[in-house]
Amino acid sequence: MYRTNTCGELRLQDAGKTVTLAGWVQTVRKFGSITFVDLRDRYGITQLLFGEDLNAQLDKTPLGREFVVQATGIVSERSNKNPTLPTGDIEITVTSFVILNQSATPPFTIQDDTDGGDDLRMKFRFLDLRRNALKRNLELRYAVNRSARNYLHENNFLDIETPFLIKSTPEGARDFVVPSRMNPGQFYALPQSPQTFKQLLMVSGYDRYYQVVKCFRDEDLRADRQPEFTQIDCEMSFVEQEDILNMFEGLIKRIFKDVKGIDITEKVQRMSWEDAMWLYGNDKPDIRFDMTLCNLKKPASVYSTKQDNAQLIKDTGFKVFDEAETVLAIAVPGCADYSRKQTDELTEWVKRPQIGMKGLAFIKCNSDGSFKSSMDKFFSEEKLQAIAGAAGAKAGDLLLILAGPEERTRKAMSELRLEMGERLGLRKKDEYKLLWVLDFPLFEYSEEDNRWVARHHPFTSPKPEQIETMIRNSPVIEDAAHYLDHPYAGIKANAYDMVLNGNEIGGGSIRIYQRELQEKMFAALGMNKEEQQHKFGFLLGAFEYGAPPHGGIAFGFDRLCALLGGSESIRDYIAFPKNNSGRDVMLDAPATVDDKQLNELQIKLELK
RNA sequence: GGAUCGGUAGUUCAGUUGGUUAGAAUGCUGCCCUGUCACGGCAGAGGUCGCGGGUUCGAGUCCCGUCCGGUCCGCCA
Repeated sequence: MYRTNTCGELRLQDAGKTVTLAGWVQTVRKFGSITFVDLRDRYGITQLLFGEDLNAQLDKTPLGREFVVQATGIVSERSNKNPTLPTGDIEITVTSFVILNQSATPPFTIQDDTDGGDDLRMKFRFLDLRRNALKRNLELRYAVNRSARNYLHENNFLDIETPFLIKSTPEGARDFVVPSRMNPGQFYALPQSPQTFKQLLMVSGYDRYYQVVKCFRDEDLRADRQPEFTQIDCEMSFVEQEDILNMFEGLIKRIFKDVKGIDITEKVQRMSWEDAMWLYGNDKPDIRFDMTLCNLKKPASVYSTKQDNAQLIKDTGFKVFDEAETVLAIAVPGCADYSRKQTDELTEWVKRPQIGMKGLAFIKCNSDGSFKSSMDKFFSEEKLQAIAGAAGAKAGDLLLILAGPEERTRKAMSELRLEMGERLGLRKKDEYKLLWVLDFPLFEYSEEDNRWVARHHPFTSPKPEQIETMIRNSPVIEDAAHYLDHPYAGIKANAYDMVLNGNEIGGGSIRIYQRELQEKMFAALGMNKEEQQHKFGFLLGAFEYGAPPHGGIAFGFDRLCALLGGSESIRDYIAFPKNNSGRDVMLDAPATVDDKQLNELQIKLELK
């Protein structure tokens, strides 16, 4: 037996017991004839005391950091207790010990605040994982996993595995491909999601399916994006959108309760995609704070329910506003006293290439009721007041205004809003605001490919009342510059995203389940009959044999864990992640393969 | 595909206008120390300044290229 106890469990009431512990040497503190050793395992740290007799042995075979040691001794009350350690009241008076394995000096310290840089820790990930921070992250990940499985199990969902070696369907993200030795010249693709399989399972009658499953996308990475990542993938039959929303806000609430101890009793707020874009400039708004956008240019007729501000900045002679496609404003609370230096700094911030604006206009709504702006030459105080009023600014607020091309300005304002929220401390770390975003557009026009593409994926059902519009109209646009005028631009999808504090944590849709509609959908995306048959014949065929109405959702498991753990980077929640070039720096993968392997695959490399 | 920041001791970093022998902290090694827990004290070892080229009397420092890493844009149905 290697050990009788772990390094985290012994307490004062265990005093007098003879125990054997095994673990890693955290630190050695030598005092002439006695030595203290902190022994660490997954469960904690226990201090070992080596007395005079054993010290001689230690002189012959010194202990280094990260040596693996087995020590037997008596649990004793410490004369100097350490209140910062759960085991700090006791120590083990060692009577015998064995060095089970030696360790080279680790390249960085295995401590909570390590001295190692990111790259080095990635190379020695197995050492980094010994640290508390990462251990806690992996424990949290498991807790989320367990909570989700329990909830889904209790709701009659079946966990069914789907294959990883499947067929490439170049719609959406780029596929990872795998050559087939037995079928020379042919390739499998790794799934971007088990989408079609879970739909086939619905056809098969498994009306509640889930899987905590790896998905693969060969796209460029970010701090919150990995080439292989995990989804909680779910699908249900005989459901409408409302059923899905209820079932899966239940799932998220359960996870919050189990993992964070947070009881979310109120219903998750809902918002249409149009509202999200109009009010926040973003389809995944952070609703922990308001500071909503005010459109000073676009006539409200485009978004019929919204306030019409189109007259506010008309004919002032201020070219920047007159010539801009869009002018957006936000009222930043309590910042009217910003100095020239501070407004200049904000201007520089929006001019950064990532934001890409030409400048920033502002109106200070002074607490004495006066107004001061960066374009006083063109705007009377009454005009400024009217604009401030429209944007909901109160005395003491700073109104920030961006003008420029529609999409860029909207994105920039959305970023600026988040930045100001961050600076004002409105994005509180311990506050969690969930949101359903509904009624996404079904299509998006790809100017690059010169055709309509599915915004969510090609299996998403249109809103029932708009199916006719889709079928009646041709996807062809004579003049691509006016694609927004095409009827397709207005078709809404039966799709929904769940948003947590400004992050998309899940998304799904009610699916198409009739062959005819699915064919129309593929046709709308520019696929002819042959292509449809070649790429998705199996699905179209299945729809002929009694496909039930169905829909589902998938949650980004890694991102959800990171958010619950309070981190920006999902890498901290994945045991062995890739870096932002898609490399595993520990394995040094990807790598070349032997000629023998290439020969078996009948592949000859000819790099461009 | 693009932008941007970084690469100097095992590690984290500093290094002035281009100027003598490139520093600090920590880690490591040795010696001393019976109550430490970031132990302490003394001594010591440790450097191809990512790589290649250029400018210069002289390059860690300036220029060009390249490799590696971070962040972001594009991309991610």
